[in-house]
Amino acid sequence: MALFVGRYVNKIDKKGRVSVPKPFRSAFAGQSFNGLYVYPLFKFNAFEACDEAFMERMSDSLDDLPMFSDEQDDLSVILESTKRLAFDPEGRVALPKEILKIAGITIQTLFVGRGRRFQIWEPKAYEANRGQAFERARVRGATLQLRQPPRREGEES
Amino acid sequence: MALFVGRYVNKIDKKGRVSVPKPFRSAFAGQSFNGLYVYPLFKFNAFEACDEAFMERMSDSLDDLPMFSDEQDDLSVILESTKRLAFDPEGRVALPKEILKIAGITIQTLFVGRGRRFQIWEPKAYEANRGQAFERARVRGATLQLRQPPRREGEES
DNA sequence: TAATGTCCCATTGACGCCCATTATTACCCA
DNA sequence: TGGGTAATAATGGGCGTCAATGGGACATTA
Repeated sequence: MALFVGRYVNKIDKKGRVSVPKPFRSAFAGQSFNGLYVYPLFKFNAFEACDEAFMERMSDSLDDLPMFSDEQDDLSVILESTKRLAFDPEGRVALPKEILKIAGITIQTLFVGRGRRFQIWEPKAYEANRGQAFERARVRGATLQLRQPPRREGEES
Repeated sequence: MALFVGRYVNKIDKKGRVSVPKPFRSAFAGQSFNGLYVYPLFKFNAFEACDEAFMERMSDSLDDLPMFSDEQDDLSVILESTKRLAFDPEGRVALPKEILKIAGITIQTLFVGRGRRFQIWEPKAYEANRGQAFERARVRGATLQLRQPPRREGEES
């Protein structure tokens, strides 16, 4: 599976279309639906996009919670707010007006790789937030526990 | 398997018919019965719809409860209340008067994607009951524990 | 015969498809 | 190593198609 890394800025045209960066696009090949899934972020006026497999994983995780429970109902708002954006033959998607408005996107869109997902920002809004995150991580002395690497064939256990 | 995501508003015509959003409809292809299953929700004056596979899963889950128990009896009311709505050639369904009345639906119907199933609301009723779900989740800092990703063949990481 | 429910056809408006053009990057060769 | 050229990606806009909608024709049943 492809990883989303790096940042790309592309233009929005009058129809609200924007090219998804080529390196990101290839990760969506072979889906039953030729496009991406976009949902709002709780913490920022920005959006996150993922592929079908990830969205199904989120849906199944929600179904692990008891049906009809308040917890499931509240978290389901992500699915309710998710939009499916289809690629056109050139690899563009049309960002709905609602998304443009909430994110404050007018002429440019910033794509930010996040591994299995990527985010969609208005460039300046991202700049303002990125500095803060970096500073928080520095001050806190943030660390990350890595998973065990997967065992490969022919390798000693 | 198809996922139901996003919200769609469609009109009800004089005959009580409403178009099921195209992205939702396609999930019902290949069923033995060309239509959807609708059942009432306990907590809201709204309805939930699903496909045949999910209905079978619910039925099986009910059978996991102790036979003859009050719990099973109570929840089985869902199956008793479930209605099958057939698609017409244009992909519309006729919502029974009872459903229109309970949900308060008159001129518009809101379809709300929930992953493996979707809900049917009167738009304003949804706003009143669920509109603040996102804000609640944001304030609470809601998090979701994801399932372990499925291992795919030939995948390195 | 009225009431109900399918099916069929017409309309319209949004959006997906196609083609043209520009911009970027990659590649080649002097 | 620089410039030129070809390939790829991004952008812009016209137009046809399809989803949503409305209403009539016909069958079915009470």
